[in-house]
Amino acid sequence: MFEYDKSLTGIQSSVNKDAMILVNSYPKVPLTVDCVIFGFTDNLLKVLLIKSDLEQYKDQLSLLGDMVKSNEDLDSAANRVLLERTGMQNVYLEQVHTFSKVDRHPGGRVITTVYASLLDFKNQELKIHENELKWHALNQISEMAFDHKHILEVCHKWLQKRIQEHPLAFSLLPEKFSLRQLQNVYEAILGAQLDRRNFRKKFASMGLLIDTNEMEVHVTHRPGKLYKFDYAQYELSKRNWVGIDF
Amino acid sequence: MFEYDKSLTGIQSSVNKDAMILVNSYPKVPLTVDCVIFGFTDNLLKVLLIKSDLEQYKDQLSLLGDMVKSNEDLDSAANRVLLERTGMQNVYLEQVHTFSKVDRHPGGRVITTVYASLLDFKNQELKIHENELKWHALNQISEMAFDHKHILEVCHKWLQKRIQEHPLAFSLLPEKFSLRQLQNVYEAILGAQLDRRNFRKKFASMGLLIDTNEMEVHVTHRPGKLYKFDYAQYELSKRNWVGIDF
DNA sequence: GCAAAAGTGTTGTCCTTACACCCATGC
DNA sequence: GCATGGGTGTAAGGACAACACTTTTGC
Repeated sequence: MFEYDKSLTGIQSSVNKDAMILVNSYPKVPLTVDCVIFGFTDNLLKVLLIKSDLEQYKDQLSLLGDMVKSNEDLDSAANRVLLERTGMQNVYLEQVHTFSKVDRHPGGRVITTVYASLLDFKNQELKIHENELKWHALNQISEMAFDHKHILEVCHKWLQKRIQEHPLAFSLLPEKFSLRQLQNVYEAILGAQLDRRNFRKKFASMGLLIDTNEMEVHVTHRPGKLYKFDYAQYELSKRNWVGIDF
Repeated sequence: MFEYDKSLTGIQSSVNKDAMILVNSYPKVPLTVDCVIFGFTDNLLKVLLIKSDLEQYKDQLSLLGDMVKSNEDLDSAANRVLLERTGMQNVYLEQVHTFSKVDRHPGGRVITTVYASLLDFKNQELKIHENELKWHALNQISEMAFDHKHILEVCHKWLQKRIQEHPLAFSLLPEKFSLRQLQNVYEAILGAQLDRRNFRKKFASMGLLIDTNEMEVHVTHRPGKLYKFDYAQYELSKRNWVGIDF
C-alpha cells in the first residue's frame, strides 16, 4: 500500500492555490501551550510550577508552558511539555480553554491553549529541577506571572466539575489505593467534607473498584484494604445521562 | 484619574525587552474562529451554515468563521463573526474547543477556536445571504468542508451535556414560550423522548419560570400558557453541586 | 490499653419514573 | 363533534443524607 503526500502533487497544489493565498492573508500569532499539572500529596491538591524566566515576573510562579512548534498540534505540544518537564508520558491530559487577551503577555500578543493534567506524585521524581520546578499547594499560591493565577482558577473549577462526572481522581493516586486516599482526593479537590460511609457505599455500588486483597502496611491504625480502579468496567458502564440539573 | 499605556513608557519597555525577544522567537500561526450557531424551528435543531468559498470544497457546507484580527481577542472575533453574519449582538456564545491538526486546512496550517452560540431563529432575519447562508437541520448534514463535520459533532455533544446543567435552551426560544416548545427543544437536542408530566413538574418545581398570564394564540388545539425564564432567580439559585456521577 | 482510623446498616426524605383521564380550542 | 395537544396527580422505587458503634493496628 502506497500513499502520496498529496500536497506535493501538481493537481492538488493548483486546487489549493486559492486556499493558500487566503491563509497567507491571515494575521499570524505566536501560540503557546500551558499545562496545569495537578498532583496530590499530604492530603493536599498540588500544582507543578516553575519560577518565571522573565525579568518582569522575577520570583513569580508560572505554569509549565512552551511555544507550539510549527509542525506540531496542540495536544502534541502539551504532551511534549509534560514529557520534558516530568519525564512522564501517557498521562491524563485534556484541553481546557484557550486564553487570548491581547495584553496577557508583556512581550506582545501571545495566545495560549491550556491543558490540565493529573498525575501520581509519587510515581515520579522530577529529574529536571530547572527554574525551581516544584509542587505547590493550590490553596497557598498567591501571585503568579502573566494571567496564570486566573488560568489556575479556571482549571481548578474545571477539575471540581470534571471529577464528579468522570473518574479522573484515580490518576492522582498510585495504582493501588485505599478508600480513604480516594476520599481525601475528592475532599481536597472539592474543598468539602464527605460522609465516609456514604462515600464508600457509593463507590462500592458502582462496581468500579477491584479488591486487590492487599492491605495498607506500616500504618499506625487499622490498615485499610487496597483497591485498583477497573478501567475496563468503566468503559463498559459509562452512563448515558439524561436529566436536568441546573 | 489618568491611565497610561504602560507599553509606551521607557521604563516598562526596557523591562519588557527580554519578553519581546522571547515572543519574537516563537513560530507564528494563522488563527481563525468558527461559530457553531444553533437554532430551533420546525421542532428541529438547526445550524447556521454557508457554502465554502474554496474551490476544493465547492458546494460543501462550512461553519461561519473568519480570521482573528491582530488586535482582537478570540471572544471578540467570535462576536464579530456572529454580528457580521446575523446582525445579532449579545447572544449566548461560549468557547468550546480549539482544533489544531496540522493538516486541517488545505491552505496551510490554521488553528481554529470554535465557539457555540444559541439564538432564537424567529427573532432574526439573516439579512446577509452571501454564500447561501442558511439554517440546516443538524441530522441531515452529511459532508462538510475542512474538519467542520467533526467540529459540529463535538459541539452537538457539548450542547447535549450543557443544556442538562445550564439553562441554555431558553436562548433558542422567543422570550415567551410554552412548556411544549421548551420540551421540544430538549427532545430535539437530546434525541430522546421525555415524559410530558414529569418534564412540566420538573420545571415547575425549579421556580425558574414566570407565568406571563398569556396564552398561545391561533393554535388548533387548547392553547398553552406562555412563560418567561427568570434569569434573576436562576442567578440566585444556581446549584452548588457535590455528587459523584460517572 | 490507648490513639487512630477502618469497617459497617438503617431509616427518613427526596427525587424520579411510570402511567390515564378530562379540557379548551380551531375547524 | 372531532381532532389536537394542554393540563393535571399518585404511587412505587431508587438515590441520597444523616447518623454510632465495633474492629484492627502501632506504639
